Amino acid sequence: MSEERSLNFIEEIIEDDIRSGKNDGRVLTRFPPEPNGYLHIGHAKSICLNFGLAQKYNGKTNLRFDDTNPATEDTEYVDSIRQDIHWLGFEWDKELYSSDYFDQMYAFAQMLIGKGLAYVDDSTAEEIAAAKGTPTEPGTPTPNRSRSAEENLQLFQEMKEGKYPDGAKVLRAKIDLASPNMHMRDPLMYRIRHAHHHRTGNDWCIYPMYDFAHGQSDSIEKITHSVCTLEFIPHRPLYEWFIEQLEIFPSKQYEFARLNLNYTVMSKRKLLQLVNENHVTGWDDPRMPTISGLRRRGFTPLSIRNFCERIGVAKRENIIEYSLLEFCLREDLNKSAWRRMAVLDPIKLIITNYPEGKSEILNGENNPEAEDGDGSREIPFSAELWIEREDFMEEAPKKFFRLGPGLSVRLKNAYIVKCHDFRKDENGNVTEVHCTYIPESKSGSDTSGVSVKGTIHWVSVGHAKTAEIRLYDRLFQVEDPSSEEGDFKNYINPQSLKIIPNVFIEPDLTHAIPGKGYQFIRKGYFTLDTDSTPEKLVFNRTATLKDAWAKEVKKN
RNA sequence: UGCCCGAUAGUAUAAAGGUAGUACAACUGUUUUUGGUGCAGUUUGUCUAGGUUCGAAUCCUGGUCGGGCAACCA
Repeated sequence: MSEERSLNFIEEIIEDDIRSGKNDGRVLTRFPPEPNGYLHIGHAKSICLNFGLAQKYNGKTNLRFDDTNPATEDTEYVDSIRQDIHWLGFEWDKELYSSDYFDQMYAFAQMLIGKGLAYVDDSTAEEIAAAKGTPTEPGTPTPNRSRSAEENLQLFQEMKEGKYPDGAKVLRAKIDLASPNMHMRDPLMYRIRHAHHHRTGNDWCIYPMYDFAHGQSDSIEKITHSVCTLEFIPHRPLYEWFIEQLEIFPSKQYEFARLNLNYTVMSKRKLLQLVNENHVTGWDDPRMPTISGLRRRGFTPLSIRNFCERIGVAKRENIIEYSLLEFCLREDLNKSAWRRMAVLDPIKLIITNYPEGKSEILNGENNPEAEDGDGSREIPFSAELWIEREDFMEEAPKKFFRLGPGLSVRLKNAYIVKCHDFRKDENGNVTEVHCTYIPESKSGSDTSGVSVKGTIHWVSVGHAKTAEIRLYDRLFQVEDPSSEEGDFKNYINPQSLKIIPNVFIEPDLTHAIPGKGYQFIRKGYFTLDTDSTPEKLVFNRTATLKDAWAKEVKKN
């Protein structure tokens, strides 16, 4: 099952902790999204890490919504986050909210005020920023820094009671205005926000800041390993300071490098812009790196989990190549996707020695990679077929193993045909390819003794159904849009979506199952789009197949 | 220009002082009723300068490069 792999640095820490008996060997992690956007593939890395760690070490993982900023948060996001985690294949132990702890956090704050370790500051945001100094110069105290504990307690209570407007006062920790770590220069703990909160409604008008909410929530839940991304490294001393002063359960914070994928962006702010400015159709647009977008595109949970496993966990910045994600996708889909036939750019193939008006039902296994073929479906065959325009060449080069005058191919799951003629329209475009077939060459009972190099896909003209097909390309034209000059949106790929309105598909595809992956033979992996209806089928191309011939053509 | 984090093939990630390995990508060949898949193979790497050591990717020192930190965001 689990292949041999060396431990990542967090696993090493956990194994050390278990060996030394820390927390009685207990492992409790948490996944702490802020419900202000949809989850993306970068979150998937964190989800796989946090849930994976717990699974591996016989622990549990809480889902905790970090909802301390009512201005940006919404239940719409809560619902999508829940759905995405489940879809990825993980079960959380408890579903919790930082807002569940507002009473407790308030009491913690009072405790620090009582110890002389926090004070209410009336200064404006600008004054506080100015008084913080710079990385090279120490900060200076604001006028309120020396208020008595009693006065601070009183003022803090009045803040809570709503006596002051937004921004009038804040509560700050009293630590060290000269600290080389800017986060230790009397960081803000609470701010006033007369805003409606998605869970606590109008109960509160003061809200804790991240630094005074996250670590406290971890501690309340007795999280043993609080895993977050690199940008929180400078927050760690503060995380530890609050826990120490409060004398509460010592959760420990560990940081890893977030995932970056090339040819896309990964910040929620940027993704939100793409949605709001209609560069994509929504958070679940199949071109988006969101979990919901990847799901709609046809990615499988297993492929994403495998991807997250392969990219590893370390502390150095990284940009992963999209080709690795695609490899993991194909690896899974090759084993699970049912094979079907569809002709995207059709020309007609006429079998001149096949009885006119006759048709027969052929059999095609669902998946040759599976032991038993994973079942099979019926495919109607007749004298008139649609084939792919690119599978015929009037003057074929030597290594072109498809149709051309005098050339033979196998029709997948059917007969071997040989081309003897073709027709063109007035513009010189090929319209018909005329062939003869070998009756003894039928798939599964071939006694012809003829062997051909190429096999092509087809759909019977009289039996074909149609569907809209959406082909996707990378959303951005450059590897790292965020590091380019100017607005990242200048680098959007204008050809990221191509729609083919009427593609001929084999009849069985009218029974396509939502959420299932299909391989259109030689054309790629496809899945039903959520826009699809029984009247109008719509398929998304999840990924192309690897194409050695395209490379060959490119070389010459 | 204070503090913090990091640096191993094109991209990621291992090697805990003792043969620099794995995956993806690229390239060869082979198999194949998908120019897919599978299989076999090839190419490519320790940022730099010193030091410690029989021996350094690993330890030490200096430098270089990349990233982060001065939101009433998380």
